[in-house]
Amino acid sequence: MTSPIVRFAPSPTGRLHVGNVRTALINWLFAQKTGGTFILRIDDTDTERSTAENEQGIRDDLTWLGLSWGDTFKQSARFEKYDAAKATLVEMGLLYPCYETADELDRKRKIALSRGRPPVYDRAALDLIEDDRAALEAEGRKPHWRFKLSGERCEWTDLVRGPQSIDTASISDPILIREDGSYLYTLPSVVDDIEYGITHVVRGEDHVTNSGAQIEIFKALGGSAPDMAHTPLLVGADGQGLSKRLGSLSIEQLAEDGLEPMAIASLLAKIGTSDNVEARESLELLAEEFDFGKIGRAPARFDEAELRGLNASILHETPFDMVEDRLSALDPRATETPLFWETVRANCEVLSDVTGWVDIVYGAADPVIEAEDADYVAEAIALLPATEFGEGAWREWTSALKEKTGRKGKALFMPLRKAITGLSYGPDMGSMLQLIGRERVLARLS
RNA sequence: GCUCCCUUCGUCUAUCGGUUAGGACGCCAGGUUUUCAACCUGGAAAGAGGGGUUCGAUUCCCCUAGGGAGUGCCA
Repeated sequence: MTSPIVRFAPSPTGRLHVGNVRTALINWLFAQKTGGTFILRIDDTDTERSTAENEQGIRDDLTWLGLSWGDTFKQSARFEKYDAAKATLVEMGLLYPCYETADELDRKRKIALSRGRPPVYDRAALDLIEDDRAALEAEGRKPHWRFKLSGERCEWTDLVRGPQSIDTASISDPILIREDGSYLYTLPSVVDDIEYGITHVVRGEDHVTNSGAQIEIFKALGGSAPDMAHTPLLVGADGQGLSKRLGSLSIEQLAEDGLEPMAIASLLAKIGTSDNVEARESLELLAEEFDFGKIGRAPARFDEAELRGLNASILHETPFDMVEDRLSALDPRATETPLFWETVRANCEVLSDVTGWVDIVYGAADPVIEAEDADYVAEAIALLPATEFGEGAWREWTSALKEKTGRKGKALFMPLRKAITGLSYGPDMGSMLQLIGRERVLARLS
């Protein structure tokens, strides 16, 4: 078996969001696992809506996630290829000109619907003779072009969904070329898939019906269709479609929120599969565990709370040198000593949470001393170790306090924590004491 | 409206007719760390509803309900 070639084909009409990134990721993982090739194809035939900024943004998003591609190209540079395919299909009698306007088609659909009929194109244009077309064009009308479906059932075995059967008689002949001569995605996609030897088309299940039509185009153009895999779509934590919230779930936004690429990749690779949803430290590890057979058929829930949980568990095990640069960018004081990160990371859900701890350690914390603890805190000041704090300072100090005041447990340390950090929770006080240093501790206690 | 897909603990899922319905995350409790996190132990927690088929249904079939998708001169 030759090694698989897959492609991710986003349209540069916006940035990547969790839905299409999942498709990209699954393609990438499959290629990685099988020693195949992952191609990035920019589907920018819609020149009106496509922008160079979005194209760059998509590349940035993928790169940030660590999804590298073996080859990349834009459809807008390949129009002559599509023109050739168009000529072939016209010659075969499989591509025919239609002259209905968008409004007319809309009306036809509504009429069909109101009669309880499926809104399938009636193929009226197929009855046009040469003279009709000439007359229409004399009126100034320009044709759009439809692919003539066979009307038979199109069948394939989907790698995720199993045996599929689409009745092409029940769907409209797809428009391949617009009135202005530009291509819709359907034909260029097939042409490119053939030319680049794509072996597996892996995309969301919203494309299942498209696949029925595209498989016929593959066959018409002389290729056999690639294997198909349609993955269930993502829904939100509430079980509803994600579309409304897509803006907040862009990769760009998640990155800005400080989420780790591997938290996102781990979640997207695991939800909806029979594997446990757990963080993995690398894409390669995710790839080893990847299998189409593990993907279920029900919509997968994308829960931001779960994402943050995975993010936290990744952070809790991230060594200082892996995040030093990013910490430094957040606040240079966070990198004064590795002890800082090692102390606070267990209390961070996202990396940027360190800024709060930087404030508490190096900035002006807001000491909280309850009236009932005033005397106790005064005792604490008196017993504070005289020299700069080392590793044993906290133990030494609290032991002395315990002996002097008879306090123990929570009553012993909580007033100190609140006075020194202003919070009733936080990282290990032994380390915090060292980080904050004698001078600031004293100032806060006073 | 029509077509397709889906429905097991809160969540992701295992089970391929006979199981005390298993695991993971989360949650709760206990332990430990003189807090939190982490870690250890334990616990609560599920077959959407109704009909069939069968000696026996979570599993097979039908209906209903709910959810997702498609039905674009978007991709």
